[in-house]
Amino acid sequence: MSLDDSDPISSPLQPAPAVQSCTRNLPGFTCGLDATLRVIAGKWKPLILYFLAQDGPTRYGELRRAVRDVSDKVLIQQLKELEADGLVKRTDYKEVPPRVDYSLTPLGQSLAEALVPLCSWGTEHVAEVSQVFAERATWTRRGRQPTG
Amino acid sequence: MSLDDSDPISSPLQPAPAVQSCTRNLPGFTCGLDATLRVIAGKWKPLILYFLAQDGPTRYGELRRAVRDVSDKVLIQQLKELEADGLVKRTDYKEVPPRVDYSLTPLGQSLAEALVPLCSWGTEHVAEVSQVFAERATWTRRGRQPTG
DNA sequence: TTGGGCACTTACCAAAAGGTGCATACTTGT
DNA sequence: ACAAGTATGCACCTTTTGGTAAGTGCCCAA
Repeated sequence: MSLDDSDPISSPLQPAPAVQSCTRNLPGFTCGLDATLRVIAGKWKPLILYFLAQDGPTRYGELRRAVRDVSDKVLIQQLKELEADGLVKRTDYKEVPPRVDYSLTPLGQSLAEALVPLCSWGTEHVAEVSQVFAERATWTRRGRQPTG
Repeated sequence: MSLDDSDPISSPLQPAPAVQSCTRNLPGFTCGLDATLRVIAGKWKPLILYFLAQDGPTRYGELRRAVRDVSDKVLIQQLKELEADGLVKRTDYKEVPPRVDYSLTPLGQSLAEALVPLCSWGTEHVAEVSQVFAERATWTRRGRQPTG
């Protein structure tokens, strides 16, 4: 597949999509992005993948502390889903006290790599993002904004 | 407390993180990815951004049809949030019958570009993803799996 | 003996997110 | 006249998601 945006015949007047056109209508999904989203849906999954990608095999406790503000129940739950989806691998060392660690499968690894640009984007635009959230916090406290 | 799998000098046996280390502990976020996720949290937001990036300014109705299965209420809602967050621009042509279109701001455009790898990932791995979902559908119909 | 850490599990709950359906004001097509 | 399309708003409700708090079995340190 050639990656150049030169379109021989169509109108040169359009805003020139900087994003390559994605295969729409995959079997069951509206597009590739849709498919991906189904897998990483879950408040902490992208973070989990990303941390595992950076830190390599990580024990449960460490992960728990890395992903701040997550509860045991949810962390475990998301890890199980990620495992079921073939993105992470759980290793139980059958020791006592318990010792378990989580790592990425090749598939998980590839997904984590696809998350890199999102992470960079966030880092580059923390300013905008946190400002937006500061503003939201004002009216998102149990009340709609009184006047448009 | 020393975990012999994360020692600065010993153990050259690690999987060699293919993902660059991300700035952890940004002000308010655990990392850049965290920041990004706050902005695109919402079932349809990434899709919206992506479609706008590909199609350029898009009328409400078209968008509605592109993002299949979304309801008016939710679409509108997410568009408003994206607008409030400075990612999309709403243009009301003040015509009758109503004519409005949505487009990306530069910020939104940059985010959309960061979504490209996710879309590619999904496209490349539709097989795995849909298989996983097929399996999930089996036991995710109002009941836990009876026996391991 | 008490307390803590480990890696979970379970029951119970609150909140968020999303969906349905009806309404609007006006136009166009049949 | 009537249905349909346009871009929303609103009330209401269900589903999903996530959080809390407690408990488990085992070991080690104080």
